Amino acid sequence: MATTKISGKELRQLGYPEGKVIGIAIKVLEGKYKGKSKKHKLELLGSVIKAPEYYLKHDSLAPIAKSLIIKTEHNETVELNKNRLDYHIYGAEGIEPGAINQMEIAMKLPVTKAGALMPDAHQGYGLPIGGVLATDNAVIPYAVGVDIGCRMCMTVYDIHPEFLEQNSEKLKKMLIDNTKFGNEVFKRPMDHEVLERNDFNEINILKSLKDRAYSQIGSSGGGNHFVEFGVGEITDADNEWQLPTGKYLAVLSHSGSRGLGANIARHYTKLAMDKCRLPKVAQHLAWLGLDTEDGIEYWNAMNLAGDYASACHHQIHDRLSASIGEKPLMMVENHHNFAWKELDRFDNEVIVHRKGATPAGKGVLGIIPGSMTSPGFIVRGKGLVDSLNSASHGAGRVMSRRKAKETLSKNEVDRHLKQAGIEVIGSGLDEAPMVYKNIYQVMAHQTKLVDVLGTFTPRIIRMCGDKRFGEVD
DNA sequence: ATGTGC
Repeated sequence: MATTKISGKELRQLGYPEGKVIGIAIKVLEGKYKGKSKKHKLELLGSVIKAPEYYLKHDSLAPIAKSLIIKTEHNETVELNKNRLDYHIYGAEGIEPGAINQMEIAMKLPVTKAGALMPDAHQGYGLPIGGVLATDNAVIPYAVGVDIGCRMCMTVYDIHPEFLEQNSEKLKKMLIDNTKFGNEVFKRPMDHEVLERNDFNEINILKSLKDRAYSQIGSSGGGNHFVEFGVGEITDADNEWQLPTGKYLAVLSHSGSRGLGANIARHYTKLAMDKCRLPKVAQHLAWLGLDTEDGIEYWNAMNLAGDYASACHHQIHDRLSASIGEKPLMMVENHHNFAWKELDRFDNEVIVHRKGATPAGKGVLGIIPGSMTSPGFIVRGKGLVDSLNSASHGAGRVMSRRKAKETLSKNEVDRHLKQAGIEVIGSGLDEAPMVYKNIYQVMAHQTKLVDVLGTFTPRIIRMCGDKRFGEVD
């Protein structure tokens, strides 16, 4: 059914600036002009933004006009530096120009100290996905990303991978019973200490998010998130867990901080963009000073969302472990959308944002997933300073979600998956293997950044169905 | 990424 509702996106297209005015405009239009045609509403909004001063005393539209004018008065623009700082790009030939352009802009921020671009990079909001940015005493919500604490977690069992073939139906059912995707949640969510954290009472925005955090804990969400059974192979005899090299039954999960992190990101991004007005090309890179109340609040909320995301993974693996009836031999995990306080090459403290990048400090363990039909890699960081102690967070997309849905055929993708011997519950064409770069090429671009200890090859995958957001399987 | 909003 066609809707007459005005969206934030349409307002931005009309030139409405990011911030409160968009909310005010939607409220006014959907209140006083409810039921009017979309065309009529858009014409009104277009007139108001062209000459807000004429609408200051208008019966209904004055709040929009006022908000637009205040906006302009407070428009103290922070200038970008004329020259950008240098930074390393890994695998530049495989990275789209838009992503590199975004990184160049980030390297001109007055708070930027260093940066690096990973081989799986592609365009995002503000900082590209695969971008790493070190700043001085400032945190950029959009350089962390909207899914704060999005992360990987893998467990390995003392079970031969033959088990996968002998029990594939049982394992499928295990995934269906023990994981939740889309807007499905567990009827009886497990408790976790992260839900008892004081931040939920001390930070205003978190008070309203606690209930949903409670109900969503242990769930996986949508998009590229997954939980899968597969073959874990340990190839490095000198591995941290002293596991014999060889193949094991393994579980790999990818998900983040659900509604909690999304709402924290939304709130503080808006706040940053309101307070830190940058030229349009850089507007999404607005920062909050870590010596300000807002900045400290974001930092604490971000850390809470990170711990929450971690708790979700642990519950996913705990449930599956209970279902399998064995404790895992090892667990390896890492954030790839987050910011940390770290030391730079001069031993000064900097804020390192990794937006779709795996921490790869010396000896730091992580997982870099491939695609449904290609392996992920268990890695140990080499601590290369030029990479800002980072590596890619996956293969990286080569095809947009929209293009995938328009150009790929379900039959073709299904055939490809079948040939590879992969079983998939849920998912959609936008997550098909061919939308991702070749993971072997991506890994080849980062041999200086990480050592490989082993691999994970997917076999039974569960993701969110793509019929419509929230509809599962 | 996310009850696609404000």
